[in-house]
Amino acid sequence: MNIPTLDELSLLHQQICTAVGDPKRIQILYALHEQPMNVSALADMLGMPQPTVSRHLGILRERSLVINEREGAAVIYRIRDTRIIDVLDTMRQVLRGVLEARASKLT
Amino acid sequence: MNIPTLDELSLLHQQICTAVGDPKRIQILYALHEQPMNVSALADMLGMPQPTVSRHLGILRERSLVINEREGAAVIYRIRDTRIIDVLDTMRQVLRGVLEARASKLT
DNA sequence: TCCACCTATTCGCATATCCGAATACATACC
DNA sequence: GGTATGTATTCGGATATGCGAATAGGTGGA
Repeated sequence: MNIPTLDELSLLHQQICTAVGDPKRIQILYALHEQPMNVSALADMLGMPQPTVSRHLGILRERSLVINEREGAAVIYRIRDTRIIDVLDTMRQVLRGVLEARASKLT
Repeated sequence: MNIPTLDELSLLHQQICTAVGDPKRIQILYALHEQPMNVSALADMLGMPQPTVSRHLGILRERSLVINEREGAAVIYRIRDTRIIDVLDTMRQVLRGVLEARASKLT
């Protein structure tokens, strides 16, 4: 048997899951994967208010999904482990399958 | 640029993400991956109340992550697309990296 | 039909999350 | 120091989610 216990999964695993469960954070992760950048650049690019981006980055940083380094007055954020992008991509493949399954169910 | 818009990600993508963002649902998915089974078997195996398992299965079914078929009085559930297990596994690898990153940060 | 078993739903409550707006904090340059 | 730019935090309210307990619905066999 290889079913993880709630202990193993633990709070942190859940936190990572829920971190990537927010649409805006997904957008942020994809954007940072394209190119590391600072908060207001992200806010401009994605059309979100700066405090919103900052809050979401705080959550992603808390969960160690992104890292940041100061560069003058700006703070550059980047993905820490690009496998999280693999996770998102695979999730999108599953999503595509879901849509197909629903389409054929309508037949 | 390859950053998905909120439109593409859409409600459904978010729903899939949040579906795998709950610890009990993760346990359920791993258990069903080992072996398709019915609701009360799951409830016994994972030590959860039957209504709880049923509710979570309902959510996973809604999102098309599991499928079910009636077999007499019982309803057998199984994973629809095992790539969702790949997602969970990769997420666990990322998690391991997070823990390492934190350990070295304490040095 | 009645009963036993399996499954799904509802209700009320507690908790968590998200957001916009305002504001506080930090850094660089003059 | 003062100002401009960039970043983080706080507050209040709306929304969503999870759970236990109780209950309703479905199925098959005596």
